[in-house]
Amino acid sequence: MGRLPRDFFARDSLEVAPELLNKVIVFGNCRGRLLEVEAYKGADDPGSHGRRGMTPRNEVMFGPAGRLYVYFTYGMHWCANVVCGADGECSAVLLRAVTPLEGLAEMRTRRPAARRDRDLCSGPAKFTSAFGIDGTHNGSDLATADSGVELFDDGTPPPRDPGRSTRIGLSAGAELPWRWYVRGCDDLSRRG
DNA sequence: ACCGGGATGTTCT
DNA sequence: GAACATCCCGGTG
Repeated sequence: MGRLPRDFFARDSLEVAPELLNKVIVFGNCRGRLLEVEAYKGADDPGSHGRRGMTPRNEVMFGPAGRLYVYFTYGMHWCANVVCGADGECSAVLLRAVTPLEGLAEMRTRRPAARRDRDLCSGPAKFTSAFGIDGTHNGSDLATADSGVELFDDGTPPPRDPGRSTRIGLSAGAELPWRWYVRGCDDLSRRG
């Protein structure tokens, strides 16, 4: 129970990812439960931003665990990762979908295109947009909540038998089964 | 339901 | 200059 400590994140991203399912993310008035995640690594992961080593964009991925790596993509979208592993190692988990719990009215004003509540956070860039998370949060620390973004364990355990699949939207590294999700939810980024 | 294309601009080759 | 860890809209069946 309570805010997730740094030690929770300071492990292999393949280990952390499925345990993030059902954890609660909070920012401002918005609160939601993590439903879908993907693990990324470094040089050994052809689908990772870190595959060719450190650059100005991805340097947070190489830093201490528990920080947020937020990047801009397709000219208009932000995506958020939780940094994992040891300091100096490239490792992170992409937060791909959330079930909205609180702050839905605020989410709707930020995401007028969402027709139904389950469309508010059913994708990595939908979720950041709904919560108001963007590049100003890159590098912020979840363990101290220095930017206001926090991850909580509210006592709901991760699924005993989570759904698992290949990662979404990649050209290289698409064959690795590093995506996990809560089965049976209708607000995943895709049908589970 | 499923598919195709356009939006939009940063990052790295 | 190409690629991009995406989303939305409008077509068709």
